[in-house]
Amino acid sequence: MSTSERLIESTRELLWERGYVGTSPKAIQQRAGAGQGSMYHHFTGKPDLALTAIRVTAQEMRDRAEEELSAPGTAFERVSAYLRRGRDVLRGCPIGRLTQDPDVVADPALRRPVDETFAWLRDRLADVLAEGRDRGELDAALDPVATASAVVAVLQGGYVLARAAGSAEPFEQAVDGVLGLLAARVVPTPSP
Amino acid sequence: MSTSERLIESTRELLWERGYVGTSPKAIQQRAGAGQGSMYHHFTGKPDLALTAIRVTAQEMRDRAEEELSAPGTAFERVSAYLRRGRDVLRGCPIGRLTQDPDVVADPALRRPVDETFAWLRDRLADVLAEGRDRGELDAALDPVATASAVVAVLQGGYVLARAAGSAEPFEQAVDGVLGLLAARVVPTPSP
DNA sequence: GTCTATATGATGATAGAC
DNA sequence: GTCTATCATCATATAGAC
Repeated sequence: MSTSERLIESTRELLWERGYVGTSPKAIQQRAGAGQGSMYHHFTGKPDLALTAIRVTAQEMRDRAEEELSAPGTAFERVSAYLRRGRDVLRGCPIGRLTQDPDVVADPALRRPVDETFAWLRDRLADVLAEGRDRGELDAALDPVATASAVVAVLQGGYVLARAAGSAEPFEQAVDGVLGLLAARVVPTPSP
Repeated sequence: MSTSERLIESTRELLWERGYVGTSPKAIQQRAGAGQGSMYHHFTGKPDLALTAIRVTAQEMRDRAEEELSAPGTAFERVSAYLRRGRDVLRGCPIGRLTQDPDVVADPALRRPVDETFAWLRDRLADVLAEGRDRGELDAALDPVATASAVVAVLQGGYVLARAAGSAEPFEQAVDGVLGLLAARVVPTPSP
């Protein structure tokens, strides 16, 4: 891995662990095993490096979600697989946590990839739900867009509850809760 | 307001706006109109002041929630009133945002009031839902604990989505989504 | 490309006068 | 109780040698 790549990886880790405000150039350099000169040669400063790191993490998150959401199965099965995928819950969401960073939210360039990631995710989930509804798998009265937003919110809020509790349990309960509600909207298949 | 109270209020505001890591003693003092000596006379340091501030905010949040959840009405009406209460969505939740602060989560004393607040809220919502189920207002198969966790998670996640988007819209959609799912579990009242 | 100075201001606190 | 030094360290760079 090149010095530039190591700097990006270090920044990705630190942004996840400590956020933008809590991450110093010095800490990035130390974790990457690089000096000050290297960092300021490859990047104009902390915002530039952070933007690069955020973009990589955002792309990774989209790719991972697309895997589950484009898999075969009913809409309910795919949403369920996405929500129940193994996660290191107590670490939280590397993109969602950035929304609590005042300097990220205040800078349009830094906020943009965060915004786009969640917008894409809600749209993608809404598509899956709308498809399930149109196929007759889900209740015709289900609102795909609102439900998709609720599903993404449960994930992000689940992380918050888990970190507050110091345990993954509230996250799992919240996922159980929303899937339980959604399951009640699944149209029963006529027996063969 | 005494100097001590002004210091607490300033800390509450700054913790909400910038988090624990992003809040400096100097900023607290300036906003409170107090000198260094005053702050270190009344409090042992930043953690002590933050703990006091967090406790006040947590109590305020519980009192406010209790108002809506103990109001008259069906379980669905009370949960709905709680979720739809007017909120300054883009500011986020003053307690939930602390879960993204590494120094808060790492310090058991600071994390405790955050943990207790969410534990209380989930329990209280679960009580309301269980009561509604036992009264026959809600489907007997509804899981009160899991559903309560999902409701709180939608709120916390809604803030995340709203701050990412720079708009309250995703928050409102998420609330619509979970209430739409819950409404489908309301047992129809027999017409008189 | 990487390194070592060097610089300005902030951070989080202590000491002691008033 | 409040104020003004004073302090060591960190944050975020820039300059210039190698």
